[in-house]
Amino acid sequence: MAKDLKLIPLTQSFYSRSTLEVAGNLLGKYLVREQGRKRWIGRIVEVEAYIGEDDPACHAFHGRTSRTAIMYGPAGHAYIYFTYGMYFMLNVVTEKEDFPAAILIRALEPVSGFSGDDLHPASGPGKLCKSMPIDLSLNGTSLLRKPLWIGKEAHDHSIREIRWSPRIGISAGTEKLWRAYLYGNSYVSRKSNSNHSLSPF
DNA sequence: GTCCTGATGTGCT
DNA sequence: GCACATCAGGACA
Repeated sequence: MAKDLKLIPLTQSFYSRSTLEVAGNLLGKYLVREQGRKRWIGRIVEVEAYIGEDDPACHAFHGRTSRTAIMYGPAGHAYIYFTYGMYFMLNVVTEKEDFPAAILIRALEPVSGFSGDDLHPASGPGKLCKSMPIDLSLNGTSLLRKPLWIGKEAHDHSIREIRWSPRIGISAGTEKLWRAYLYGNSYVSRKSNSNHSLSPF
C-alpha cells in the first residue's frame, strides 16, 4: 500500500481555478500531515464544494465575517472550523482572492501513519481531523508545504471513477451535485445514494 | 439494514 | 437562543 510514494506538492495555480474543477482533481491526491517525527498520509477519496455568497450551504452565504475571512483569501490555504461542539472540518480555499469558496475534505483512504483498530480512521470530515490530527492551530496555513500539504504522485494518473452527488449534512442547497467521490471506494463516508451523476452539472 | 438520539462549543442567520 | 458541512450507539425490523 505505502509503496514508493514520491509526492510532489500541488502548486498555488492548482487551487486558484474553478472550485468544481479543483474538487474533481483533488480526488486521488494525497493529504500529508507532519508533526515532529510523525507523518500521516491519506489518499483523498471524497470532497465537497462550497462556492460563493450565493450558495446557501456555504459559510460565506451571509458575507464576510471574521470566521469566513480565510475563504476570501488566496487559494491553497486551509480553512478550518469547529462544529457540533467537538469536531474540526478541513477545507481547501480555492478561486481568486476575494471570491469566497472552499472544498471540504471529507474522507481519506489511509496510506501510512494511522494507528489503532479503526479500519476507516478518516472516513468522514470529523474523524479525519481527529486522526491526523488537525485543529484550529492550522487554520489559515498554506497547504503548499509542511506541516500540512497536499501532493500528487510523480507519475500522476488521471482518475476516472468519479461520481457527483448532493452534499451531506446540509439543509439548503441539496439540489446541487457538489459532492465528489471515488465510485466504489470503501473509504468514502457513506454509500452512494441513488441521486448521483457523472457530472456536477 | 433503517431511524433516532445525545454529546458538546461556537458564531450568528 | 438556536442552528450547525458530525459521529457512535441504541432501538427497532
